[in-house]
Amino acid sequence: MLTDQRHQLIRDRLAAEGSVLAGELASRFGVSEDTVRRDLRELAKAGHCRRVYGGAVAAAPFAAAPIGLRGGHAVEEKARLASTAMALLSSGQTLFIDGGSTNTAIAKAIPCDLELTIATNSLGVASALSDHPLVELTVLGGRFVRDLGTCVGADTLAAIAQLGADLFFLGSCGLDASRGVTAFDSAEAEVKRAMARNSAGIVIAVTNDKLATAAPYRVAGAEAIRHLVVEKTAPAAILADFERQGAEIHFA
Amino acid sequence: MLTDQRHQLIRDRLAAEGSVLAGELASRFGVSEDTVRRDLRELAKAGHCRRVYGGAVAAAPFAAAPIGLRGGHAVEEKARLASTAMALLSSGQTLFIDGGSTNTAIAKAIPCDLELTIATNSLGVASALSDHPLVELTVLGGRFVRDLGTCVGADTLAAIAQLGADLFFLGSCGLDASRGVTAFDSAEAEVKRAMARNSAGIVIAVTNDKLATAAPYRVAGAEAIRHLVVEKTAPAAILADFERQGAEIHFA
DNA sequence: TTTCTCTGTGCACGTTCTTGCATGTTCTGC
DNA sequence: GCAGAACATGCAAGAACGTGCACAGAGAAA
Repeated sequence: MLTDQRHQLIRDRLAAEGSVLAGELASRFGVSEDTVRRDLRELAKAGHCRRVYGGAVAAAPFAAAPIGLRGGHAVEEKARLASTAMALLSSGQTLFIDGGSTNTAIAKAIPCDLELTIATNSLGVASALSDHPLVELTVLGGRFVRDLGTCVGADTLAAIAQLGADLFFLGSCGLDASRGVTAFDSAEAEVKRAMARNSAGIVIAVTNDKLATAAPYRVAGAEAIRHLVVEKTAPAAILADFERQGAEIHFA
Repeated sequence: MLTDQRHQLIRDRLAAEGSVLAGELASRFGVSEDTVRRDLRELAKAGHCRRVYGGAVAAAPFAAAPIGLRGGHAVEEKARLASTAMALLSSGQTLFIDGGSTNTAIAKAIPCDLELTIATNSLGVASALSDHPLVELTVLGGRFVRDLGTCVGADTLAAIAQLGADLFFLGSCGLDASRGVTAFDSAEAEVKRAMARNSAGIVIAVTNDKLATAAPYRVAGAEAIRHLVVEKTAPAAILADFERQGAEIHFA
């Protein structure tokens, strides 16, 4: 990757989100943090950003976070989950990624040197991937649901039906060993079911607050989960239930 | 292979991807890296690209816009155009909005109290509208084109075919009274044509630099334009041609 | 045809740039 | 104040670079 490209991508991200983290950029670009720090120093010198401890913030005219990315809750935990989930990826894979702030964090963490084919119905995920040169991105359109930041409906289902994926990153609303994966919205659950049907494996990354909770609409049974990415502090008893049903546990 | 051919191929590549790597070009052309470096040096001298360590990036106007959601160029002018275009909107309308930074500016300018139904294949437009409570938003999915920030392809066309709109905000690449509206990309032009077909009226908002220019792919004739939103400083002679063909001119 | 010139190309050389690591310093949260 | 993270700096390895030079092929002149 060209130094210049890196600089441009950093500026894009600054414009889009107002701030960047050195460590996150390093893993995304596949370079050392030193290199990123050097980049940030130069950009700051050129007036494109202001250097702060841990990263940099946009210089002056930063409008507002454009998308429903303001999943301000538990940002660091989600970034850690995302970084752990990267171990499941390798070049050549095809992925479904649906909505949710954890999945957006995962999309942001995907390194630039992975060649992937990704289909998503989430605007946040699509935006996060829109600058990945090696990712072939398919947007699964449909009726946009504001609260979820995703597309649902017949069009979305039809588009999913034409695709198949190796892994499905399922943004879970509720996760319970007996009730399985559940969602708050009927149409959303239907989309998730369609993605699950057309995927070889399901990956779920959740923060502790989602564990042992359930929402009204059932998406899949716990036995359908292939990989479960959780925080280090997740209760062992709960995890054991999932493990018994075949899930592989990954600690962030 | 002729030197001239190589130069042309490099320029094509720069236009398509925004940047090139010396090593990659060398192996592609079957020449030494020295030769490629010489080529790049010459192209840079002629102003066709900017030389950077490891390769080259497209010259000024393009380098500022390879990534979809970037709108750095002529921001204020576009905001003025957008604000003027608002006069064309009223509650209850259905709109198509396609890609381009001017259209993103228009989407951002849409007031929150308008009740609209909007379909777009642009990620930037969708993001701008994602927090509008009264806008019913349909995302027209498909293959995401990084340089345009929009979705194109069969899925996009199929989704458009199911919809109809009162107005189509057409992001124009080139606009000429005799050659009509033109686009740089074949698939993009096809999507624009489909939207135009299913709309009662076409709205085009352009900065002066787009006037009297043309791109390879034809989208629609000038007579198809219902509303043309231009800067106050737009050349009167050019506007007269459009007016003769039925366009209503709006000055920002 | 032969010879000459000119241009484009590849190679060799020394130089410059980028990058990651090691070092010591500064900052932040507890 | 302390531990750990983030930082700046210096350094070394490797990649990319520019330059000079030799060689090959095309075209012009003899």
